[in-house]
Amino acid sequence: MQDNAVPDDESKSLVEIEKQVVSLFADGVRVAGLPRSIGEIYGLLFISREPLSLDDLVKRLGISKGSASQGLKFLRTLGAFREVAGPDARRTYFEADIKLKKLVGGFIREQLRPHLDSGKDRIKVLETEVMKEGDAAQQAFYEERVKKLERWLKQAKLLMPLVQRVLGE
Amino acid sequence: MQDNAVPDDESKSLVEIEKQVVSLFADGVRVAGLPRSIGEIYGLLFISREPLSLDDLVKRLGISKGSASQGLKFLRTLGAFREVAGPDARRTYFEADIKLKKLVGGFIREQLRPHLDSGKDRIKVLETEVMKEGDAAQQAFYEERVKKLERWLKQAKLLMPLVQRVLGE
DNA sequence: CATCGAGTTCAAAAAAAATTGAACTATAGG
DNA sequence: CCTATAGTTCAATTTTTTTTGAACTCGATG
Repeated sequence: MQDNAVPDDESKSLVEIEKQVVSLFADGVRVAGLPRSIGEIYGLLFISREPLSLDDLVKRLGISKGSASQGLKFLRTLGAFREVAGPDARRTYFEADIKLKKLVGGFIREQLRPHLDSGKDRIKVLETEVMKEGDAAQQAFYEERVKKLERWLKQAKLLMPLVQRVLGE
Repeated sequence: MQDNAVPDDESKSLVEIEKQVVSLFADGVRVAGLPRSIGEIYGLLFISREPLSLDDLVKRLGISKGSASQGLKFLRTLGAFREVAGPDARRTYFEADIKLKKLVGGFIREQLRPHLDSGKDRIKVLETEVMKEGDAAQQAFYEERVKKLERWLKQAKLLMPLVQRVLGE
């Protein structure tokens, strides 16, 4: 038997505060349209003093290895954690990066920008469609609306560096 | 027969530019975690010179009456359109409000604020959990993280009026 | 250089979200 | 009042998204 007075720390399930933080992040990321498991993973890293391995995440959150791996893959693109050394030299250990600016910056770069860029292209196509339908008045109306869309897009682009600046320490 | 040289305008399907705008908004709203149909409805209102009735939306977008009604219900909370008189006195006609500030303002008020408010409550609960787990060092760590969450929330709240101000005409 | 196991991938399954449509409510017109 | 129809509601269905888990890759280790 190996069950001593000191229980096996890493595999024990979440304590209350961990549960609540995990759940807070799980709900939080949904506002940004991200899956629950991604919030759970980041949440647990956020509230863990020691870095965690993929296997720790699987065991403690009760999610599959696949989910954990994919979640980390996504969080990696945001730059949401660092990879550090840990107890087991074979494993990679993850430690949350807790700079809001970095998280939001990653989200803007990886999720928002691509959408805005494709939006720009699609509005460009719209410009060529304006003149193909209706009479002059109708076309004038279409043109005005397409211009409005362009202005919206420009404002959205303007907003992003501003947001990042406000969140900067 | 009632099929004259002039086709029945209101029931005809979408012309190319309408299709593209509808699809652009359908994809666009997904970034905000909203269902496709809401983007389609707003998109069609946005690109329509004449106000449209619920029935127009159903016919021209090929969606169900239920979807159209629910979509309008949601868009109404944002203040995304006006209700105006139209050809048929029995029906309500809808006309897009195309002020970005108003749309974003509605979204912040109806979607973001409630989340932030509930987040605030949950963080308050966290504060009482901090002292219940682990040794002094662990508790100090938890406390630091909970404070970090509070700061994040404060920054998010600070950001919203700023965003609205930048989008104001 | 064969084995072990950490981590990835992706088709299938499960879960969640959106849409439908039929029953319902409300209101205007006869 | 009665009827017709615009619009709402919500349980059932469909669609989409997320999660799982087993097969796989890759690199370290004996």
